[in-house]
Amino acid sequence: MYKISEAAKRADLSVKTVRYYGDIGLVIPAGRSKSDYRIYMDADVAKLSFVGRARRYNFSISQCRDLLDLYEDEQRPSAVVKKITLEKIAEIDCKLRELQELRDDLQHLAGNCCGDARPDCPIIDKLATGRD
Amino acid sequence: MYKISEAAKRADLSVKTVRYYGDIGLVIPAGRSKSDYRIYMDADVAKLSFVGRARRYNFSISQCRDLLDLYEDEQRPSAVVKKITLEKIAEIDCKLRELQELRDDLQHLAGNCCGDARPDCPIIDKLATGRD
DNA sequence: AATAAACCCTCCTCTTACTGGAAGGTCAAG
DNA sequence: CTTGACCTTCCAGTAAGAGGAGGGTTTATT
Repeated sequence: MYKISEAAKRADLSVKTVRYYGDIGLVIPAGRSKSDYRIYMDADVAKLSFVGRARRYNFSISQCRDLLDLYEDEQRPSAVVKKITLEKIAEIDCKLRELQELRDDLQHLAGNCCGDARPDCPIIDKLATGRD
Repeated sequence: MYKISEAAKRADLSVKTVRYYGDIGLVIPAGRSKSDYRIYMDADVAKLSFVGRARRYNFSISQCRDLLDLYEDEQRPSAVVKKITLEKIAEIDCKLRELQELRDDLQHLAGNCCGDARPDCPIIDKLATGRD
């Protein structure tokens, strides 16, 4: 039985975040003390850690909710979990391609800019006209 | 002299976005008609397009503000523009590395998950314990 | 001239996933 | 008995708009 700051520390989350997860019904504390303090049990801390890791893996809160349901369902088919994971990978791949393209474009622009005291700037020109 | 929807079309932005850019003082319309419609001149449309391109290059509104100042300053040293661009590239690189790492981790997990009807799931296990 | 469609306006709420802060209650130590 | 470290709720703000309500204007067509 932990109060919020101890639970947060064990789950490697901030107190604010833990409180927030309770508010949105993601990880609800097991109970309240007589002075209305949130009380977390080990199982709650485990869920908080679980969500923390999933968040670090870039899963959204909504996806964490799904994963948490699967985590709690002893009968879940692993296929469902795998599917969610593959979708997330595809999502990340998409973002990666997008960023890579941006990076290359910017790199190209920066490479053409002499970067000295003169006002002449191909980067600004590109932004202004859309043409190199 | 264009009304907002024409200006938005020419700048390839939504009307909402153009209005928003006015609200936050990024691109303020040249004036208002007698019936209080926003009036944009060609120079305003050029600025809107400029910002639109910069946004597509992943620059934040605040960075767009800086770039727009440079765009309007005929005396700007190209070095300043280049510096901002290189910083943005570094920022994107950082994001790329982060996403790549996530992707690889998820890929590894998915590869170890048989993805069938059995409840056995290394992905959930990893999220639950932090260990493979 | 009347009307309908297409614009335009302002203001309000919603989104994501929290973070920060104010005002106030609780608990253990000195 | 007070100090400090907790805890509580509630409110505001973040980025960059999107969506919509309610109401005025313009333009084209009848």
